[in-house]
Amino acid sequence: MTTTSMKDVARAAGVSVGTVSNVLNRPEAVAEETRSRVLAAIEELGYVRNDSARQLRAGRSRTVAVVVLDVANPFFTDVVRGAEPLIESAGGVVTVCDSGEDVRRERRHLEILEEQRVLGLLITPVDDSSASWIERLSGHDIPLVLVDRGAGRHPHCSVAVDDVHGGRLAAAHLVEAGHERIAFIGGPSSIPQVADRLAGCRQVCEETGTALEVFTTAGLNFAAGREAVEAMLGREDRPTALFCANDLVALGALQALTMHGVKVPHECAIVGYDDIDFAAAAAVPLSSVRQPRSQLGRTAAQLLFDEIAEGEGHTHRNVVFQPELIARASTALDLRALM
Amino acid sequence: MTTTSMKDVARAAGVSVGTVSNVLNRPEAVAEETRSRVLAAIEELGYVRNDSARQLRAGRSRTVAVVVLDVANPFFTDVVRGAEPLIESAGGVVTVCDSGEDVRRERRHLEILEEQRVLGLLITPVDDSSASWIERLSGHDIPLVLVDRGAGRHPHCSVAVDDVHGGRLAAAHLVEAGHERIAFIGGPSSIPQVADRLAGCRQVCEETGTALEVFTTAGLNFAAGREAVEAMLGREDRPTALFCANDLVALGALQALTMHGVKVPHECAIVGYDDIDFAAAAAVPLSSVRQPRSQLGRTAAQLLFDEIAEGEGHTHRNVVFQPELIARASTALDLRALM
DNA sequence: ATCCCCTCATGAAACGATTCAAAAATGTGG
DNA sequence: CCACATTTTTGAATCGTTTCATGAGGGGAT
Repeated sequence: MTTTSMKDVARAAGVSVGTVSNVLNRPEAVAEETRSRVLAAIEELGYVRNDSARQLRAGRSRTVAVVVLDVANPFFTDVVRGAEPLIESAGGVVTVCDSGEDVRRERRHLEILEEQRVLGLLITPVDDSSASWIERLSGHDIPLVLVDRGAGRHPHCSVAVDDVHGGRLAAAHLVEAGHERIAFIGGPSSIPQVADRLAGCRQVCEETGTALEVFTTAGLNFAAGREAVEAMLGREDRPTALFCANDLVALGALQALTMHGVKVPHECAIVGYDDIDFAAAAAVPLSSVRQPRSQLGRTAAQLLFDEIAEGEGHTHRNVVFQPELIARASTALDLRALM
Repeated sequence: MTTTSMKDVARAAGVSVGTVSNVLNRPEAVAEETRSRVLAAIEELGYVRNDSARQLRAGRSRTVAVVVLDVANPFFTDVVRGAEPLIESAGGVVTVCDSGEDVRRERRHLEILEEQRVLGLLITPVDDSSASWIERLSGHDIPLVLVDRGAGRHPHCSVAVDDVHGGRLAAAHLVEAGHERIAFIGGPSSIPQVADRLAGCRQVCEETGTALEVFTTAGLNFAAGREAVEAMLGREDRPTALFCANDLVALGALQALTMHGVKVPHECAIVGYDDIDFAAAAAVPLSSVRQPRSQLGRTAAQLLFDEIAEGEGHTHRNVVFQPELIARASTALDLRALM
């Protein structure tokens, strides 16, 4: 019941192992008659190539790892989906590693990936403390592309989205609809994305003389949105529109507003960020800023293969994409029409 | 710039490769002084073990693969999260493969996993046509556990949830609240889970003399819920409660009801299935049937390791879990209180 | 001094594929 | 039938570990 190897196939087909290898890797170099005899033996014995041996000889695996902060986050699943086709059509194998925003988990994954001699990796580092490990991999000749984080801070290829512009889009959309008091909900501000989105929002508010109130939250989840809304509910000068740092926060806010009988968008408009599937499916479909997620993944994969192909003479590229605003029911009302 | 191997470390430390290997694998068998010299050399040279070579020698990799129908589905991410701790604490490495409900993708993954000589796998097969491949792996001595599908149809260990009971729970909850006309929304009925949930629901309706209307949909997504609701809206004898085959369908239904001004739960109650995070976060928090997802994963991993440990003399076990109903606002109203 | 036991270190033999120089088989033209 | 070109096949070396029988060195007991 031991696994069958090329040697067994060779014996069964009455040829040498070299020939069996050729049948598998360069069939055109083997005579028709021999080839079919070998293939028959493979079929007969149920032979399956041993990838470890292949890799050992090749010195590299054909795996491209994608290290994400949270596999359950639709943003990352879309990035992965965007990267897959290119990688697979190049004969690669994709493996997804979830760091769960935990540096230790991330490190464990990187250790293993290095031992596996992966072909390359696409990574969204947990934080700056990941830098030394990233440099280590890079120093061991493992090419990598940074996804949506750390661009500029490290000498690597990267893909990212212009979050300042995204913040501007959201704010401009609300100002356009006639809102004069806007609240920004999100945090912690140590996350670059959050800071950038707020920065863009602030720019527009200052340019247009719109009042901006900032609710800094501990995380980007439902509870954050709920709590922020509850904190502002009873007030006289309540903002008439919310810009939430991501869709989860926005959905939490929507829930709190709904449960307190505040009508969206009539009494309070909401704009989210990320445009996850649940945004369009919310009770009141959410307006949201959409990032070109799968394009992000596709481009990251492309950069990786470019780097692999170009080898030493490679110069790093940093690609920045522009997000787009998707307007839906949660901002459908034009306040100026009421005046 | 070539990678450094044990040979290099051995030379640098002035010992044989066998000793280096011992330092890494059985440090207690190496003299203190030698060990620290070797470790210093490893550090100095930045040596990283080559996993391919290790695996080749060992004959097996330490990877456990989890093959799921959809990585973006919270059900599966929780199953994976449940399985991980056990696998990792046993020194294993988890890799997640997404079949995307596509038999061809599933097959490609299985081929690769077999070439990689994985330690074992947890799999939710796409459909019955996967059976022959599963048998093939199994025949090649790769132990596997079926997750939430195919139990009984194949001679393997499995974990599953009692969906008939889940259907009963949902229906009983609605009947209990006084509803006399219930609609089931979900499909296609070829999916065993859908059929079972409906069966349980039907049982209760028949036992209690409750009217049941079935809307069979093409898939389990937002659109299915929306369309089903729109199809029943204008009618006189509209059902007063909906049991949706999963939460996505339920959220779609909630959206359609909200947009047509039908109040939930006052004019129409909803029960979903799966209790994904978004259920609790919906504008009207959704009642839902919760499956013990991470326990499912944990148990699956446990069964796998049992099978590996027991070897030949192993007898397969099929574990079935009971779901539980989580009552929230979407069914908060007791109709009998109004009479 | 001899013998035995113990602790450590060694080096060669796997593991299974790929590669490549060289040998063998085949075909072609004279 | 031979010399030569071309197509196929061969077999050994190699990748980096782990394993294990063997040996070297050091005490302690006799």
